[in-house]
Amino acid sequence: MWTRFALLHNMTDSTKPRLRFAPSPTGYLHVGGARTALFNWLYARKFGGEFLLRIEDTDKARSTDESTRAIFEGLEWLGLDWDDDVVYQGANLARHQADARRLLETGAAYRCFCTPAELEERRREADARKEAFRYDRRCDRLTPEEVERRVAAGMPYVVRFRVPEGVTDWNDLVHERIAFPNKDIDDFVILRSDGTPIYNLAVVSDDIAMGITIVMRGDDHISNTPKQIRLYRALGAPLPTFAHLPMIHGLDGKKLSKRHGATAVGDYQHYGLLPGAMLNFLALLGWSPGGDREIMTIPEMIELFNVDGLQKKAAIFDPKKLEWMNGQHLSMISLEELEPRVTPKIIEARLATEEELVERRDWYLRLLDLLRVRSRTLDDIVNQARPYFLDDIEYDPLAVAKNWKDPGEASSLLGDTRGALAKVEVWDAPTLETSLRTLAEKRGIAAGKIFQPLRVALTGLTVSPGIFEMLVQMGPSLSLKRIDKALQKLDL
RNA sequence: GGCGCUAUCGUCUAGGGGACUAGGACGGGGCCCUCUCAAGGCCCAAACACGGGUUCGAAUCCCGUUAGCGCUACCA
Repeated sequence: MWTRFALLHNMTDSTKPRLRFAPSPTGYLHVGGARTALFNWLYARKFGGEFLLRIEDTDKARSTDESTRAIFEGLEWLGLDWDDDVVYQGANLARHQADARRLLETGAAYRCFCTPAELEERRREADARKEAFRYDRRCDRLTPEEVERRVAAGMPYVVRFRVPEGVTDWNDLVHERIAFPNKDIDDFVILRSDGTPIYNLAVVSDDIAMGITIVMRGDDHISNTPKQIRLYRALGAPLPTFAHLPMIHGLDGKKLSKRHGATAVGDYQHYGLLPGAMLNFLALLGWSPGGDREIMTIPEMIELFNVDGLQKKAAIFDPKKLEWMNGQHLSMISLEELEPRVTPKIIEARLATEEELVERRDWYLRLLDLLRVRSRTLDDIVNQARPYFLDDIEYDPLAVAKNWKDPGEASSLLGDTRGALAKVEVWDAPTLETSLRTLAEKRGIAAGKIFQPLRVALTGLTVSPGIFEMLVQMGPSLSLKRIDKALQKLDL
């Protein structure tokens, strides 16, 4: 693994930015992670860099294959493609240990024999005195002989990093200078007593090995950064540029979690969102292209992306705006793009088979075009599509109560409507409109008094596309059949 | 508690010392269009957290306060 990365790094143009998304596979891919991945990806695509994916599976107890799959699927659905093979952190154990050993040998780290119980006890005491707990470095004061004796005796130990005096600071891409006095950084553990690495060591070791030049991640990692910088220094590696992105919160201002509803990217996929809309929305959470620009395609986002537009403040995830944005994208993309997104859902809902849709492709695309204007999700389209495919429709009681209030009158009206429609020679919107408006005039009623009962007959609903375009879409045969059915129901 | 980060309409944001009567968008309200619903168009309500500086002038720069958030593990 090490040689592979070394090789890769040597072959890579050193001016080429290398970024990575490094989720731990302990759940699903959530929107915060997706947003982090997106910004890393945008940066790489904008500036001709590489976007790598690393699965941080060192916590064997919590990591699952299922979760790893969910991350892949989420990124794939969003179209966030990564370069090179996926790196599994767990596969790099030997290098992590070697790095820890190096740190021990160069004196940057030391063995600590304090047990978790002892540490816990001292932590409690510090707490009782209302003091901040700091490891007191007692094991760092052990003589080499004593350390050797304990190791020989088989006493378990962790490896701690000795944080030097001074200040650790860096120039963050979004926050500019951030500084931590080293006295506030605890001598942190880098290797557990079982010899496995702690997060900060594993991350730095891997980022060095992968040649990462820009570390862009959530700002919950700000306080890890000084520790990681110390590690880079002690390991003699060049520092990457750090960029800490603001968090995403729920509507109540608290960290986004399951009780805020859907937080998994997969949820939105199943709700019938367009990945382009999801990305567009996520991009605007913590970044702005400047000015009033909001709706963007993916190529436009790449074009417009820059570090200056990065926001420092946490953003609140507003599902309403996401829905609106999806509606915008639904109407914006071409029918050819839209069709493959809807079709699986149409088939899944058993409205039609794939063959039927292929056979009537032109008709089908026209239908999608008719329905998408009043849809915010793909599921909206599917739901509205029912009356155009299914033989039987359900009559919404509210629609019946409102528009077929007097069954006798409704029946007479629909009968006349049927008669007028049956006589129409050219089944197109203008002809149909003339016909029905003439009928309304003859009966001395407002045209709407005909349209609404007819709408219920055709769809069972109060809501639909315009009555003429709908008649055209359904065609004469299905339209008349629907009216006959309605007549039967009314005459009962 | 300690350390760190942040602070413009309810929400996402524009804003880089005078162009600010603080702009856009979502959401809310109203009107128009209209066969219903959307879409679209027009209009309205709605914010610079607070207090000090710096400056002729501050949403913008500095300091403090407050609030929110994050971290403070042999988790990641």
